[in-house]
Amino acid sequence: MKQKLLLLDGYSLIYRSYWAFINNPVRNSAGQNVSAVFGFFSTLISLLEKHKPDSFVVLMDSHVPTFRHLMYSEYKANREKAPDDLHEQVPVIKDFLDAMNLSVLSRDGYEADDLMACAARKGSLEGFFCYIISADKDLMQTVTENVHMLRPEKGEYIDIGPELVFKKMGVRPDQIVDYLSLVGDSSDNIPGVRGIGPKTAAALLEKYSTLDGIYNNIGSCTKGQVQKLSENKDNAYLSKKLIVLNYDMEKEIIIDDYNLKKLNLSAIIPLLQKHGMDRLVRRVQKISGKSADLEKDTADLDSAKSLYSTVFTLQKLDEWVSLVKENKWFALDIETDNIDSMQAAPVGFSLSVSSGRGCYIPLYADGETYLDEDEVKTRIIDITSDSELKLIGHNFKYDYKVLKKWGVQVSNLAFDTMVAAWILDTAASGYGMDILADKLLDYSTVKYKDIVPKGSLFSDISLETASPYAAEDADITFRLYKRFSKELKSRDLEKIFYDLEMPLVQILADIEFNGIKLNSSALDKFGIELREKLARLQDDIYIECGKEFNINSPKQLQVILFTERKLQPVKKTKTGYSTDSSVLEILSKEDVVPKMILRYRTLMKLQSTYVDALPEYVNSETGRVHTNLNQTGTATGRLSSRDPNLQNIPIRSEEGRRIRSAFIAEDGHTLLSADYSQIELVVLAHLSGDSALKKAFMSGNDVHSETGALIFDKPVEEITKDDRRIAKTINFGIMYGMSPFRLGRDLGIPRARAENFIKSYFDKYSGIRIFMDKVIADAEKTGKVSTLMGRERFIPGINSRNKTEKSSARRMAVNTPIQGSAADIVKLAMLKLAHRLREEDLNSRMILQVHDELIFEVPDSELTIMEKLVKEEMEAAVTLSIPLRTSIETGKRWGDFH
DNA sequence: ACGCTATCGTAC
DNA sequence: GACGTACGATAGCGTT
Repeated sequence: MKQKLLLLDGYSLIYRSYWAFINNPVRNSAGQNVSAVFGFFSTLISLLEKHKPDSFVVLMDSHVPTFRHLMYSEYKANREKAPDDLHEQVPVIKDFLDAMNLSVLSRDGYEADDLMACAARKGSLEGFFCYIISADKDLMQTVTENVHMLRPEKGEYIDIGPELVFKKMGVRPDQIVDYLSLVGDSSDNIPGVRGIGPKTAAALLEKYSTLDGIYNNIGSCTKGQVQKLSENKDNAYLSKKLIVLNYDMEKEIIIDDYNLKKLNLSAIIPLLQKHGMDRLVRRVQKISGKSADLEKDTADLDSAKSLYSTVFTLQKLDEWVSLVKENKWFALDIETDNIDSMQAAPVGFSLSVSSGRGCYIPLYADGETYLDEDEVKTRIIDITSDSELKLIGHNFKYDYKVLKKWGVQVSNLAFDTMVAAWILDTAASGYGMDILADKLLDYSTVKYKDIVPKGSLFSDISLETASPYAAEDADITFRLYKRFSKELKSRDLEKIFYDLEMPLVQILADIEFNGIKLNSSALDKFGIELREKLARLQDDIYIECGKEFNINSPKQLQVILFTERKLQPVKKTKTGYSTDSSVLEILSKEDVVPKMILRYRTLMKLQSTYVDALPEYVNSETGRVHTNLNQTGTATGRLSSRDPNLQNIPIRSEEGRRIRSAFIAEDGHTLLSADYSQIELVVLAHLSGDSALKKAFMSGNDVHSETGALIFDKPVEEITKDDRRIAKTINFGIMYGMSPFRLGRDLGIPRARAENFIKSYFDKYSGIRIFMDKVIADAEKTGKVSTLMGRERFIPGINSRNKTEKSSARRMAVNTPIQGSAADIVKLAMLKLAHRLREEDLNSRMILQVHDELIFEVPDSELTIMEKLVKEEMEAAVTLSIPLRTSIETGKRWGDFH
């Protein structure tokens, strides 16, 4: 094992630390900003802890100009002067480093980068493994097998070796100088070749290997490149001189000086205390104590808390299987090699049958094979298909799909701790195991990203690391189950959980697994049309406006519309004047540009959100799109759909519908769509018991027309299209708690008139007002609202003194029972239908749910029976005080419906 | 370069 | 301030 040498770019870390806390600076008791001090030593301590280096040195830039400044007066001329309160912290940091006896090196006329390059080269020659800790990508030129960079990227340090340099930059470390000579470096004000970006530079260097190589073969470059390269040849070679690091100091550096044996870390404790950094004091105390004692302590602590083991033999595995069978209830978790369950394969399993205990059963780790896949599979089948046993999982829908793909059909899922956490608080901010363990068990878990480096697989990491992590997951799952099962019982949420949501997990997993066939070529064709139309439209807009700008930028559009074209703003957003479609509609009366923008936005939306994105989701094995139906994604009980979202595929416009038409049935199959008619209004009628609304439904006429007849006080036969449109808007608006202001604006009528409509509505449907008042009163008393099947949602702001917050809470309170009960009903229907399909041994598959619509892929031979069966089950899912109607449609393409 | 927020637009 | 529930694209800014 090589000795480790860490080389830290001092100012780089000081600057980063200072700016990291700029909005909320760390201050000492005297009120001085000490962010840089805090950040610097916090990072330093982490580096010592994590990497346990043998040697360490901090390199600092000198204050006198370097040869680079002499060569090029503009060098770093773009840098702003550091603020005073940053400057003042530098001597403090130097004092600290001095006190702890950590080496600091700087040399007049050289930058820290040069010194690090020297020390790294010398260190590696002397047999050290070196880490250069800096954010500066110039330093990638120093990377070799034995010299890596540790570079801060999004809050963590990434270990950059030669392979990662190539992955990130597209060139080898020895080509970095030439690469940056072409691309330039804005942070150092290095010009490069204007017009040559990262892609071109990497491509050219791939072809010609060096900068000289490129200029020697300039004849084979494209015309544009030749021009850019020849015009900027001087700049390129000047850049090269500036970027290449200087090794003059190499012989003066003595690596022995940086040995950490002399380190006296605890010497900074009084200094940290002086600045009130108690957290750092504790961390220093922890690691500067005798390290042997420390290891023993943590080992004791771990074993007191939990007992985790690794299963290396089939005999041990069978012992665990027996334990599972004795206990009945067991937690199972799978580690895989991919975050996408439709592309993942298991690399190991973890089990727990009691709090604080767990095991990890590795198939693959350290890049090696442990237990035999098929032997393990037999045991996994054994415990996941035995209905006597009760499987507990966390987000098990994922594991279920992985297992199904692997050839294991799970049939005894009994408890999902993620779903339970959601049922207990549908409005919480997250249901990940880490968050739950921290919040409810006061336990800090090992984090995946801390043990699996970016770009690696779980099967790559060592078993010593993998095993405790994985076993912990099963353990925590089991502990959460213990806690949640009690709470579900005491809160009377068992029915909705065990009878509705838990059986649904498997159904959703199957829907996702089934996927939908996508006609990608139809989308591609549409994409070409869109691209052409957009290009023409863009040109027209530029001509009309007399200049080019980014049409996609609301900020730039505001300038065009309200400053240059002097149009009257309609409404404000937090940051300026709104340009949303309702505004553009109004402005269209005055000017042609808003109209063009509206059209542009429509086409752009179709292109970017759907046409371009959807084909990327086609699974290469199945050739179908497999969405994720998130069971814990809404506060009301609805599902949500992600990656891709198939619940917002366009339908309202003819062009949009072409997207929907790209979703098609497999050969020999037909799509069947079943849609609850007006389910939310039906639910409202049922929950409120309002006799007029019930009557409107019973009449057999369209419910919006009936509503129109009531509020406009005329026979339903005389209701015009416009009357119906208004009534429909009010019907929906009421359910969402719409204000007269908004209703008036949407309908294009005065606010007072809109207010009259609403008043008239509540006069005629008085039961609805009573119902809503009761829901709000209930919410104020209990802090929550509930649905038909007893699902609950907390409404935090309902007793707020803040008027806006309270109004918003009231709208949620009123809407949730309506939206949530509808969700309950659809979910129940899904359960019944899945059951029927299995029972009747049909080959029709449920492939999507869109809130009030279920979509099936039906073998043509089953079409007739399915039309009848689906309608029957859906309409009979619940019995309400008014009948639930369903409309069924069939076709080869999803876009053919409605 | 990445992540967060704001704005906008699609669905029910 | 002013319509509930979602997801996602793009821009722009702040942080690393």
